[in-house]
Amino acid sequence: MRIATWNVNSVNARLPTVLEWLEAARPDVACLQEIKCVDEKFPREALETLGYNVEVHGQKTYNGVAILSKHRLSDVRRGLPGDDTSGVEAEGPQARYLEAVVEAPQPVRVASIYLPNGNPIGTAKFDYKLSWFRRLHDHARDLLALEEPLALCGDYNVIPTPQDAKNPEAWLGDALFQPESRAALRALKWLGLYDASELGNQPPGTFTFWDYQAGAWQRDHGIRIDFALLSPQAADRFRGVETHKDAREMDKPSDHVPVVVDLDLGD
DNA sequence: ATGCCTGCGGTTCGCAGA
Repeated sequence: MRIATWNVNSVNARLPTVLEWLEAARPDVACLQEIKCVDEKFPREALETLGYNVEVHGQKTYNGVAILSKHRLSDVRRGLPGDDTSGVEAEGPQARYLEAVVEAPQPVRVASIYLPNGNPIGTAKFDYKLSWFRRLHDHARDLLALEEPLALCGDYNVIPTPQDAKNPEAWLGDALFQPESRAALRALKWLGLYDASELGNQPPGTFTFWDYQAGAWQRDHGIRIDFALLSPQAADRFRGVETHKDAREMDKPSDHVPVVVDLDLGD
């Protein structure tokens, strides 16, 4: 079972790039973030042609997440508990969470997660990031109690450690590298989740994001903010992880690259 | 110090991203 997570930065602007990558990498499951469209504008047919079942939790202009799966998807959850009562967004809840069970011979529950960016610090946006993180934490605790294979995949918008940035000092004032953001990610992991990149002993400098600006890619000024966090039952079946840095060289690239996890689920 | 680049919506620019 090959599970990918990728912030595509608009699925419609990126469609040829996304299709090309999916055809080459052939993941069984792909968790997409920042699709930037409502459900009706998601390019469902093009992805179904590649053999994927499609679930979407979309939003106009911003955010939006999707799950593609070659196996049937069940038990779909759109949004986190509390999305409708957080009261921060005048235009309604932001579409940042989608969860489903992949009905493989040995099922695995997956989530596609797009955590709020939170910049600038000292504003309601940063408060929203932390409150969203608390709601994710509470929901992850409930999911872990199921004691089943689980992969919480996505763009967490947190730089976990200084080793996860080429120039950590450049991020000191940024929401992604605040002590509160890093503590929230640690607390989530301390519930009993395993970062696939750590299980695979990926070396420092295995970044997942490079800004479009200021030649960040050419100078390798990257950060690692996209993760697959595994429950013990999934970590037990961990077989490998790859960060597809080559995707940043494609035509019309996303500013993020895919992270791909292989689990031995007997398929 | 600021903007750099990209996508979106809508209109020729502002907002958001990270």
